[in-house]
Amino acid sequence: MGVQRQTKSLTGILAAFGDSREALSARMLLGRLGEGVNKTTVYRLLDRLEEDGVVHSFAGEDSVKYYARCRSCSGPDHVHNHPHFHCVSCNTVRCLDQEVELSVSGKFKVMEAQVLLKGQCESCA
Amino acid sequence: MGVQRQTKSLTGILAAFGDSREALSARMLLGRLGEGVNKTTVYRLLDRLEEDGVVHSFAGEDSVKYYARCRSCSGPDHVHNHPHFHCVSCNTVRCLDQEVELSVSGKFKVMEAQVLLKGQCESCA
DNA sequence: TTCATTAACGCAACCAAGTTGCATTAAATT
DNA sequence: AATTTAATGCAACTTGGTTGCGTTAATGAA
Repeated sequence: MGVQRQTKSLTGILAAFGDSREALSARMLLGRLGEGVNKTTVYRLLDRLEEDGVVHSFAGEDSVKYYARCRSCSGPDHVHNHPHFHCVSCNTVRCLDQEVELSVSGKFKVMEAQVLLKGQCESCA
Repeated sequence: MGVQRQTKSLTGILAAFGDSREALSARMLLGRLGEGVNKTTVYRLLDRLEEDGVVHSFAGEDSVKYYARCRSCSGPDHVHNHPHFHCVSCNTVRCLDQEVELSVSGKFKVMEAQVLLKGQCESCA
């Protein structure tokens, strides 16, 4: 079981994500939350929220873990095969809506695909 | 300019990669090379080799940087848009040959795509 | 073959990301 | 209001990776 109590840190983190599709690292979250929240708490909350399927995570280009709220994906055991887009201009990372489809030689049994795109987002292009 | 001298550490690292398509982390390399090589040296050599286009790197699922020798990709300024496959059974990571093709909404200018597949490889499936 | 140049190395110390143990605090339930 | 225990904060730690600096050794010239 993941999150069980309504705490200040929890609402803070959820508020930081807001209703955007932006993906945030623990460090970014800590920056946005200010002095109010401890880093251990942030890491633990993100773990629990991921367990609950409220957020999902992936490794960014910089080998840092990014978290984003689950939107198009939902349910307790859902998969996140949508791409993530890293804009090199505004340096943000976010989820894209469309699902990715890719075929690989039949010898491999693919269970999950993680796609990280790099380029310029709509506002920066 | 990247690598300029033929040293023991350099030949050791290249030998560790061998002619396989396996991707290795710095830690894995250090393990294979034994006491002979210092970790700082490994990190620096990998940087130089990447600069030279001899190896390429990507973030693995565990948010650790993996390096693999460039095979299908070559030239001083080449792109690595082949997928990487992480086998959950034998726990190895490797490059796949086929190029990935995926289309994204025209609003985004995609410059690079990194695909990380998770599943079972040919020998484990 | 020896010598000079400087790329490459090893070490220690450091930074950043993430984790763990434990004592304390505060939601939720009675 | 009292109780239970999820959640927190702190300190200490682990792992991945980097930096500064003095030393070593690959390479090219004499």
